[in-house]
Amino acid sequence: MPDHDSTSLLSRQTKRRRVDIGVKRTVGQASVVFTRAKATFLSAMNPHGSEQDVECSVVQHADGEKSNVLRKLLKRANSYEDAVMPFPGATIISQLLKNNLTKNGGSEPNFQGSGLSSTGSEMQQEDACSNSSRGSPQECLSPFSRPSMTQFEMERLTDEHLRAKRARVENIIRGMSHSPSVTLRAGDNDREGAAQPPSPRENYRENKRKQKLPQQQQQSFQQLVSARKEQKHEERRQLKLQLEDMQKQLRQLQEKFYQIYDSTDSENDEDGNLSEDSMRSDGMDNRAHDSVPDRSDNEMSDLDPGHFLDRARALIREQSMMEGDKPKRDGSRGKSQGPTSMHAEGKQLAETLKQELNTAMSQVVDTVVKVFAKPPRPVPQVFPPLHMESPDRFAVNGENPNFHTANQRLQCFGDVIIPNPLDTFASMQVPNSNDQTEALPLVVRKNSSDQTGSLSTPGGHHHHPSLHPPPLSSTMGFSPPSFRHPFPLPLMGYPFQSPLGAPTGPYPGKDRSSPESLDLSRETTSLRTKMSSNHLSHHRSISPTHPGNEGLSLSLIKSECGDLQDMSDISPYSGSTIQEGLSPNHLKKAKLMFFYTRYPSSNMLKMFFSDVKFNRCITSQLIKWFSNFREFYYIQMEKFARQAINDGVTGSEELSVSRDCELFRALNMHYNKANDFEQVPERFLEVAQITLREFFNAIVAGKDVDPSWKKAIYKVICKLDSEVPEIFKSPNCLQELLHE
DNA sequence: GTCATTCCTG
DNA sequence: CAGGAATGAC
Repeated sequence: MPDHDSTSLLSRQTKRRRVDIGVKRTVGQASVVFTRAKATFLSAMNPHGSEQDVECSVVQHADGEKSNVLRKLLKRANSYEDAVMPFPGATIISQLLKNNLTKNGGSEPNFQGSGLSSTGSEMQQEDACSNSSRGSPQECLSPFSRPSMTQFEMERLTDEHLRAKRARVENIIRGMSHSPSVTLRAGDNDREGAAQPPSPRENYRENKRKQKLPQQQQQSFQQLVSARKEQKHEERRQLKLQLEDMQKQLRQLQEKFYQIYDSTDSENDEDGNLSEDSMRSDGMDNRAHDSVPDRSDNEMSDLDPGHFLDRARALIREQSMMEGDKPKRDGSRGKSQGPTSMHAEGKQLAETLKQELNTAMSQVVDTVVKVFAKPPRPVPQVFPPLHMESPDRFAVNGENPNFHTANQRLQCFGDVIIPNPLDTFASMQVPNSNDQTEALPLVVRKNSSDQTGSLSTPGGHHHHPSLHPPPLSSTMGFSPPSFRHPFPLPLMGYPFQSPLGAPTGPYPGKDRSSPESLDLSRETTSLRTKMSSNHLSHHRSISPTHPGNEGLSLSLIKSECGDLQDMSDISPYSGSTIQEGLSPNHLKKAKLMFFYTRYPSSNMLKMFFSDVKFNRCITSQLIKWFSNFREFYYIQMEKFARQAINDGVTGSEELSVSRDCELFRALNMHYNKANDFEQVPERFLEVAQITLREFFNAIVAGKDVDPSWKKAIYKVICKLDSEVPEIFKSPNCLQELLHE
């Protein structure tokens, strides 16, 4: 048997030889004749994404001055200080807990002292607001049933603690030892005061116990002390957990309130023509002042749990009454149905929002951590570094919360944000879109993750990401599906699929959560496009392109696209807002299409990627993709053919390609990595088998000595394309293909 | 010249 | 997967 060592033969060709000699470059078009009937133009897509039906948005408002107490609470609950503030403070919950803590002997003095004993009332306010939202809102219980349950829980826990503790202490005392810090204050229900050092009475008790200590047992006493220390640690842990739980609950309570405010306000919005922010804030303030006319913001510091809950209930009642009294201006609207439905609705909304926020937050945090962990790539010109954790930035002193209003965010985010989808669509319909020489995309390759860092740095430096995701989505009126990605833009490295093409969002749940999708995104988020100057104009009105990104972009522009008149138009951000570039989903789609066609013509590609604005670069890229697909395909074929030969296969008839054979698995892994496309056509297997046999026969026949021996095979294979299902013409085909 | 394609490289 | 060179067809 001749030497068919695959590696040597595969890597042999030092000299480049064309194997496509004689293969007309119209082979693709020819294949169209074979494979496709006259195609209908699907240029008229459903351009309108889903309606902007986000009514209940969790927005922070900038109207600080007249804000009522509750609003401040709620606002701050979402603020960034959540993340940066030192752990425990004087939350309302911690006030609730105070009792418990003191009963437990103030096992962590600092804990209490950090907030409650703080002399500055501002500090207390701040803590009360910021720390209350630290917990992650996992469970969603009615905030109104929660507090009582909370108290009950606390009492129960306290009792358990005390019983256990008493038992231990008594045991110890009975033996010989004691713990200097353990106190017995079972009956102590005092609520006054904040951090209380152990009372003299306790010290006295302890001293008394100490005196009982037999001197011979000093050593074992030491051991016991350490044991007690561990117990204390355990107790502390439990207390912390408890506290966190409380904070969670309080946060839920706050969110609930916010929901209620929001839903009523959004009703107002529907009727009125005021902007969200102004409307909401005005209505909110009026109402709040009506209900709590005499309580100023500064009184927050002495708002104890009881007051808080009372006020909460009062507010809810008031809301309900207002709902009931409100004349039904619009009978068809089924929203003003009274407190119960509103309650349930709000609950559900809160639930949904919380889930969204949770996901969003964690993702954003992960991303940001990743991003900031990497040294920013040196760019010719960057914004001066801002200290994002600068205390004053987030200092809360009443009126102005530390973040920007939605509009501010819009402005500051500049290119990073998604422009108004309608604008985007409008720009896509610009008639001169066939002016290809101007509308050249920027195909940027993401070589390494540090590029991600540099991309996101500008945005990240100016705004802490945690400030953005929910407000960004909600204030901009994205439909919930689009909202799926909390930080859909460059920071996440996702080119945003157009609202036109994918109203349901580029990353549906399954896609997003599956490792494959993450992988895919990571691998292929390199696609960035540049918008033509025509289309960029209105983006530029929002914000000039980031100078810092220009160097980055320029260095990565494909040379072919170098005939741009104005390089300053290049923005890696704006390009991702519209289908002027190919997204990872497009790549995925192309790969799936490969199961049907190996040699798609450019016309074909245009039809099947109708949601992409085609130009030279896009076309080339798509063609290149398929070229790469073929490359991989043929390499696999050759490899397996040689392998078969080496394995002693004598006739090509012995070769077959089935769904569970190794060859197919390799191919499937490449084109359908997550295996979420379960409809790999039988025809593909046939073609693969034919290809394999062709390779096998050619190699066996020794044709591979001819540098262009593959040409014949290519000629055969290019005729075997089959028709790509119509569904692939739909921009949403991925969702439809992968989720049914 | 432009384009499509393959091959090679990173 | 993209960039780039080589190649041949148009």
